[in-house]
Amino acid sequence: MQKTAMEIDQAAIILKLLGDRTRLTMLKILDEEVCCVCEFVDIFGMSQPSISQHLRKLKDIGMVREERKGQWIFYSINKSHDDYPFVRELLGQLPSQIYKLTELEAQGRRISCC
Amino acid sequence: MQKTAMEIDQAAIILKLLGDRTRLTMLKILDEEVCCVCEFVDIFGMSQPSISQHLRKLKDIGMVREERKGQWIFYSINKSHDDYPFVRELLGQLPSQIYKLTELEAQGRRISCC
DNA sequence: TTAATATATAATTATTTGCTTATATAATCA
DNA sequence: TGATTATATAAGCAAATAATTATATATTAA
Repeated sequence: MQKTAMEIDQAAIILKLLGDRTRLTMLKILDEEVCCVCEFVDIFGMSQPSISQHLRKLKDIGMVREERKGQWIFYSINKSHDDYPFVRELLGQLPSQIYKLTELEAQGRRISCC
Repeated sequence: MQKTAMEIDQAAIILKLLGDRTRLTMLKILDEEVCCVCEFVDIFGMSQPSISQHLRKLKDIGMVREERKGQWIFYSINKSHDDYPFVRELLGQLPSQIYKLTELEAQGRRISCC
């Protein structure tokens, strides 16, 4: 049986969210690793509220989930989302961004929180 | 040899453009058929300048091309664009929108211009 | 040539977006 | 307990967006 094709309006909503370099990179990273807010702040060199707001948008459509672990809140991609296959296909065509985490780690800034 | 992965910033630019229901539907249609401006005006029930402006954005990144035929200007998708494979993969996951053209035709409004 | 048709561009406007700063909440640590 | 750290939310603002109306340009038809 074939997968139901995605509705075009729903696709437009998702693409609009992914059409931002910060969120697109976030999702690409989250497709490979779980990550906490402070890491994203570090990676993107943006203010913490700005990062929180981007994550909020991804959470609002259910594409990411959060899980508190003590002081930190970890975000992960929601692979059970109806539209995850669509997103995954798309992310699959982009180069891995894991090197950004590797860089953090090299500077000892990843361990500090995660 | 493997295809070079798309740059993430370039992907974000394209996704932002596709993150609009009008442009996304346009591109989906153009991936299957050549179309002229007046047909889009009819299909979307939007003003002609609005349609022209959406087409302009798609043209600005080189994803569509225009070709004048007399009075009319026909738009087609640019399959030679470096990022066309990315776009195609994405569009391939969406349901065909050709029925919108079929509807026009049924009302005798397609023949009128094309 | 004049009128009609198809399209593009310019100007305007309301809405949305993405950032900032300020503040609130929650958990940990001394 | 009080201080620190991590995060979220609220408010404000400048820039971008997507629509509209008005106008310009190009082609065809009378």
